[in-house]
Amino acid sequence: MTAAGEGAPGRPTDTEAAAGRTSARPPSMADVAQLAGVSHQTVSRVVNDHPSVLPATRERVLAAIARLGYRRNDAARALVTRRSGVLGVLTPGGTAYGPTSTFLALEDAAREAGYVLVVGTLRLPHEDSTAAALNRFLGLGVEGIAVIAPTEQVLRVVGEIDAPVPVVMLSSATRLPDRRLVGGVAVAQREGAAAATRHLLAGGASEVLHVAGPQDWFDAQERVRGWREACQAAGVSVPAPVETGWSARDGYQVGLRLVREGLPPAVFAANDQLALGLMHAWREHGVRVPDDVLLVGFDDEPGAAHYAPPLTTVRQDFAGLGAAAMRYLAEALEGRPTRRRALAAELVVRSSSVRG
Amino acid sequence: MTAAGEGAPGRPTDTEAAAGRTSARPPSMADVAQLAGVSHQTVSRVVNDHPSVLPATRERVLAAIARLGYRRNDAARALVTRRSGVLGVLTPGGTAYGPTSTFLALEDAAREAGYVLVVGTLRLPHEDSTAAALNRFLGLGVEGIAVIAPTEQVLRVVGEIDAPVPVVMLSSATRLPDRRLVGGVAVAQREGAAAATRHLLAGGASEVLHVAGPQDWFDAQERVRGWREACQAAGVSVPAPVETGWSARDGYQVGLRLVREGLPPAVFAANDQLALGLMHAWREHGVRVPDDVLLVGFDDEPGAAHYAPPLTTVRQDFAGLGAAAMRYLAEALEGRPTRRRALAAELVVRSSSVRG
DNA sequence: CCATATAGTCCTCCAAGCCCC
DNA sequence: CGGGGCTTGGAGGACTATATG
Repeated sequence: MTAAGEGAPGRPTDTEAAAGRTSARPPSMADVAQLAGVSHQTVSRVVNDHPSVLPATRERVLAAIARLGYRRNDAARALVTRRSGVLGVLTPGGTAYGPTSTFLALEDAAREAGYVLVVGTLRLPHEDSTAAALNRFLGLGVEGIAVIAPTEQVLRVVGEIDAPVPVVMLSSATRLPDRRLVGGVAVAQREGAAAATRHLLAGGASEVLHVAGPQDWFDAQERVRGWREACQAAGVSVPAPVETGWSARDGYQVGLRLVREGLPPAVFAANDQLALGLMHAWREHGVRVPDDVLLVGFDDEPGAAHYAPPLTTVRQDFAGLGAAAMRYLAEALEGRPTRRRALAAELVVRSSSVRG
Repeated sequence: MTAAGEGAPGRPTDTEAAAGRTSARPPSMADVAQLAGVSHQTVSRVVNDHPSVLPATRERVLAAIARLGYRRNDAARALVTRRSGVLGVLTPGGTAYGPTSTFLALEDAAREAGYVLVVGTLRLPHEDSTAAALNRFLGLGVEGIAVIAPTEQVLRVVGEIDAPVPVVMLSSATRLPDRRLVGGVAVAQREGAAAATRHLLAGGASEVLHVAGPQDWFDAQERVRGWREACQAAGVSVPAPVETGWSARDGYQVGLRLVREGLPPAVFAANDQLALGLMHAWREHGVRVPDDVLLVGFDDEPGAAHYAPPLTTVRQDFAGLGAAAMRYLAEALEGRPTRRRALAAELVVRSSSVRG
């Protein structure tokens, strides 16, 4: 059993032989037109599903297309229509669950809408890589750009480049640069963080410590805000948040420090990886979750339900986020008025925050 | 502090005003030429860094370019050069660590080489989405295609489409379709799996059970092979592998079953998520790792060092994989002979497989 | 109603032109 | 006067849009 080569009996070979493909130049519309005995314009009509083509003619053209293995040259098409059918996506260059699933959702929605995505990842230092990626996108003729979950720096660069196409930010940036075409789509980070905090307080915690993500990330900022507001609303004291990175290793180190310096009754971690690291450090020192500390994370990444113990967390609607971003871009491309959108975040309660 | 709008004092506005940009049509080479008082050909030379342009002329042209905010139209360029500078990537549509980091590495290497990546994700049923993505890529004029970690189905479709550009498979497909331009780059899955198995046997296990991934995935197949070969080489019995999905949930269910039906002395899980699920199920039933069962995973995903207990696993060189794939494509594009490449997999020993 | 011809999109390649010594 | 360095003009390239038969 050879994996391929027999599935479609003889077809590829037929095609090649019949067309006498020289492998030098791919067939053009003119080639198809000649073979079908029509003008290239008619071929164009058939390819683009225009109405006014006789069924018989259409058939002949389609046959010729199949025979030659013709494929429309999108570069030439883009040249004249000024529509490339390509959207650019700027995404942070990491394997984090959030950006990854947002990207996937975006790709899904884009394909649905007939677009293809080109990707640029953001590397440090953000400034250079962002500008470079943006320029490549623009040269390629992207019709719009989506920027996933960025930081202050990225936002600034996007503002400076002054892209002649719509740009949508998928993040909780609260202060968008005042440019016509830059808008935002976000998950309600603040509400999610507040819900997590309230849940911990309702569970009997007299105080909630926040282990925060890097504060140049908008999402991290918003989670701090939501947590603080919930604490204040409940009238409990607001301990200084512990700022760190996004990784489990960062969480582990903070966990060790808390063991040394004293454990709070409850911790709200800025993401699930941080929570994972915290639990690891605590486990090593006999601190039990939820018995000794209540814990909530953020993201609901795939493994979260299987951590030790299963982690209470905030689920974000990444698919909805991607779809909303595409809608935003679609509106902007059609010249309709755009508006910011926010998506719900949902608290998922598991064992890490519930005693008993 | 408004995040942007002040960083580059006045520049964007100057540009727009001076150029009197109508916002109707982006400036073309001809516009630049006229403003600089040279022919469009000279502008082209400047843009492409050709040698024979007087420094003075070059300056004038550059000034005109800056003034107009000119950007080369890659569609027109692609039309004549037959080089789009775009590569297509087909990737499974999930958030799994492996494909994600491979993709990132690919993007990195591609950018380094001056290429941009367009993405298509594979959805079920693979056949349709693969063919659709491939056709979009080809229409766009991609110069090469990389396919990440696919299944039998994907491989078959790629073979049928008969892409007129080089295709590289990033996976352990052992039986590649016999077409000139399809080659492979792979991590040594089999060796990694064998190393994991030997490690478990050396740790005192009389037998190693394999919890396998979906067998239409090449990587899953290879891990089974490596495990089986190591068992046979050691002269221990080879229990039937337990085939399941890739997720922690799948692992959890298998874990429960093993508790009911009897635990083996050691388990080699096809990836870290499966191992996570196994540990969860076992923990619920008082089964201790590594005291009661030894466990090894595969991937070394970010959280693995912080699981309970920290997970012994096989680290794959995803970055190397991406770079190797790009080298492969580069060779094929330049007409040099290509050759398959394999990258090392490294066993990372942590607590889950070491007693005491 | 259907099909054709012609113009136009923006760029790169090729051949030829200019100038200066 | 002929040859190098610099520059120019014109011919595609594959397609769509706008008249025109």
